[in-house]
Amino acid sequence: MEELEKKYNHEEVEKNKYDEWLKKDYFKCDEESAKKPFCIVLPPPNVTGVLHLGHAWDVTLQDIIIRYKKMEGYDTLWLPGMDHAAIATEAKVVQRLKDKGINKYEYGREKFLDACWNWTHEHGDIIRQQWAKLGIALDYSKERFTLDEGLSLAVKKVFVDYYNKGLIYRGEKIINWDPAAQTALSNEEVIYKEEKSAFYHIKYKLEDSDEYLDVATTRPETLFGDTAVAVNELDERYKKFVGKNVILPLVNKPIPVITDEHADMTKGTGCVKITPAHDPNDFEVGNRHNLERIVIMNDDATMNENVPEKYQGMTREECREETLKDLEELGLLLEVEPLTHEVGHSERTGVMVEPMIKKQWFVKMRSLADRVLDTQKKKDEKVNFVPSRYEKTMNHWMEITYDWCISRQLWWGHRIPAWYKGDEIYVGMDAPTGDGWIQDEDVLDTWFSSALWPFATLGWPEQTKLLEKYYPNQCLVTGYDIIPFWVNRMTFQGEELLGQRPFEDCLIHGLIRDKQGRKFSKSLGNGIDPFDMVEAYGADSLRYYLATDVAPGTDMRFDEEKIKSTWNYINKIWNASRFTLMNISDLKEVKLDNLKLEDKWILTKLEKTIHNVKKYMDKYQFNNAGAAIYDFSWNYFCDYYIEMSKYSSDSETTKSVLCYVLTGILKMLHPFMPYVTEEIYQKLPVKEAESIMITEYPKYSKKYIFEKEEQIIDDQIDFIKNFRNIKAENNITKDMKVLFESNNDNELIINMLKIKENLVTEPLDIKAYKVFSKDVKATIYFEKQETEEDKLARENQIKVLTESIKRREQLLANTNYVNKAPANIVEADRQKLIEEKKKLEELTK
RNA sequence: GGGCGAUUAGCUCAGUUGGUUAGAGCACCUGCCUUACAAGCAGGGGGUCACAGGUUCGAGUCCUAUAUCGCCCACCA
Repeated sequence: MEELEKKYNHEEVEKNKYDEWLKKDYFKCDEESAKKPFCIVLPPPNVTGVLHLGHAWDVTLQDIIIRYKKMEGYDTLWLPGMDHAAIATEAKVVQRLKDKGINKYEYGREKFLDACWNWTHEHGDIIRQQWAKLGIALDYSKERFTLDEGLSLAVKKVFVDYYNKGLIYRGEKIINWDPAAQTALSNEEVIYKEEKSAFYHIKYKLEDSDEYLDVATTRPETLFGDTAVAVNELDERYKKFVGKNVILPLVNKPIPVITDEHADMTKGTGCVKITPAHDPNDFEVGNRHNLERIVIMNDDATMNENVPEKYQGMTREECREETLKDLEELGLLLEVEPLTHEVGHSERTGVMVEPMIKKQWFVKMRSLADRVLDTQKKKDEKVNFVPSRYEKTMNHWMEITYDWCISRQLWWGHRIPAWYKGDEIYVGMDAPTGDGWIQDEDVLDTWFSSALWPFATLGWPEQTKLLEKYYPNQCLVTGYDIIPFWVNRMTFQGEELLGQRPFEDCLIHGLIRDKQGRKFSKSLGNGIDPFDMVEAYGADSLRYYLATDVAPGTDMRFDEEKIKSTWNYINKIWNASRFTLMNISDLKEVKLDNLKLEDKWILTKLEKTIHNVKKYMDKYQFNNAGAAIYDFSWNYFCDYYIEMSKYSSDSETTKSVLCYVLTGILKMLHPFMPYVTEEIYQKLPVKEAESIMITEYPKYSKKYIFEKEEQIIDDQIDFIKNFRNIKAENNITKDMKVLFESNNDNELIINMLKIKENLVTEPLDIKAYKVFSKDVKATIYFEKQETEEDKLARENQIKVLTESIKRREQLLANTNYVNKAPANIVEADRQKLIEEKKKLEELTK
């Protein structure tokens, strides 16, 4: 029998195991099997970079679920893949080319896409290696990419079908324009940041008059695009100006004063400049009043030919400064009111988003969103969020959602399947026949394809066996920050296209922050590479830490010390296993008969642990599950059962129990720490399968619940603790004498306390302390005078006890309490009272 | 402006449907090289559960209000 090394060596343990598992096909699903399916699709990481701590957390949770469900008898499928991440990857590749002195446009679309594919393959390989290091049970035979052939087909089909149903349309609207990436963005890709700015009051003079309107704006540079000034119909202040013209400053052109509901009398001065081409509200106003739309910026947010020559070519910031200076000089700047307000920035490039009118493709959201809201009302059809509060995040989004701008002025992505010839549009799976058709240059928002992930990866739109078996998926795991981008969209797409929720459960986790609670960021330089942690402490330590540190749905503050202490725990398990293996090497069969008291006790504790752990696992409460296993394995198995077993180590029963309990611990720990549990499992003399991965998860069985024996040993442990306490507190030395006053079998206690040599059978006439638990009672005799300190401690103890007894007596005298509280609670109080009185009696003797 | 979360030991966090003496890890103090483990063992100290009310026999837990921090959402020109 091979012995374990004295110390746990994570590097040695984790070597080669992943390849072995892969070779044995343990990660593969079996769509032919009659087992119930349990499918999770991996949130595809972007191929832009490598995996960070957040990914490690995300995949660890999923791996725990998958391994647990597999052991529970499900046919599991964990489908991996990656996301082409249109704008993010394109930005990286553009930068890479730029570093080589190559311009994207000069390079050309085809060669650029080749460069993107190269990037994808490079990073894809790195990511796969990282998955392997974490030990996650992905079914690589089902791996997909959001830009592979199948996904491309699915994307096109959705686009074409939606277009034909009127759910996708092309239109001119105000969109969020990213001047750095030079593409349209969706609302979700705009991050609002508070900025110090000002409210500029500008004088708009009335035509042929000395009177003027005070128009306040935060964006003076857009005045060149103004085509009206609006006031409220009910606003008495401006009634006389309505229908007249004001002179647009700097441009010196008349524009009309109109009335519109958008002008709010209570805000600002009540006059609002209308710039239909650069503001969503103004755009609507423009539509209502048929106003001209003047685009005043180029795609890079410099001023274009529609502004006075002087300002042409300036950036918007330069133009603002110049405009204000000129207004000031002309005496047209009335007031500068300081103001902080939220300004939209591009999620990807960080630059200020420019609202601009552009012709783009949109998904019509209302009916799609309503369908989700409807489904969420049905208990058996809804997506169950864990924790449930995150359902609100989705529902709220569904309530307020806008039409989704899906076209992106990029090259890397799904090219829009629309062709134009003059005013004609053709939308179809393939190019139209005939000459002169030109395909739309744009691609789709990357989230358009990932929204199809739960079913397109399973073969949809084909009605495949895979799709039939694994859709809806049983679970999805992701961070709360991804709900608007992804969870919401998968949900409405799944329900619209397949008529069912994409997944039954949606487990949401938080964000990882640094120890001070700050977000990890490049600029702070506080990033942690999870693979440094793997190297230092092993994947098992990192995984257990990530899975058990916080309750579901909450943020985590990264703490390396905790990974270290997990390593210590694994080392503890390692050594407990080492001890066990040393003692059971000749075990041929696990036979749980002729059980002694302590055997029954540990088996009972094990069963109760199994019961709790499964309850927590089923609720995705891995923090609680982990704590329950930890507590059992360390505080019961290691601290007591192993110690007790040393006094009957040649018994077949003891060996069997040791093996049985250790096996149970390993199995429960396996989803959390797959490597070390496999390593130890392989060395067990009796095992049910060639790998722990394919064993059956422990089942709770009443057969091994022995309440009476459990209580007896619990009480003996209670006695042992009291004894040790009194011994330590009073500095009692080894030459003490001990007299047991109860007639129970005290052998276990005597062994555990190592006091065989100290026993006496008659009382002695020297200093003594009483030690007792509920059923055990003994006296310790020792040569020592009670010091003043000891006396004070004893008096204090008496005081505390007396107070406690008094409180409890009052409580039990309260008929309200006795009548209303559950009987077992009241009974427990009565018992405690009896014990306390007994204790007090001993102390005061 | 709405919504959500957090506030528990020095630090990081647990705390099931309310149950009476609130837990863990790390840190701290005391004593141990007891042959599975000193990265360990045994013992110990440390919390008026942010604050103020309320419901209840009983509140860290439920309700109301307040404070501080954080997040999400929202077209305040």
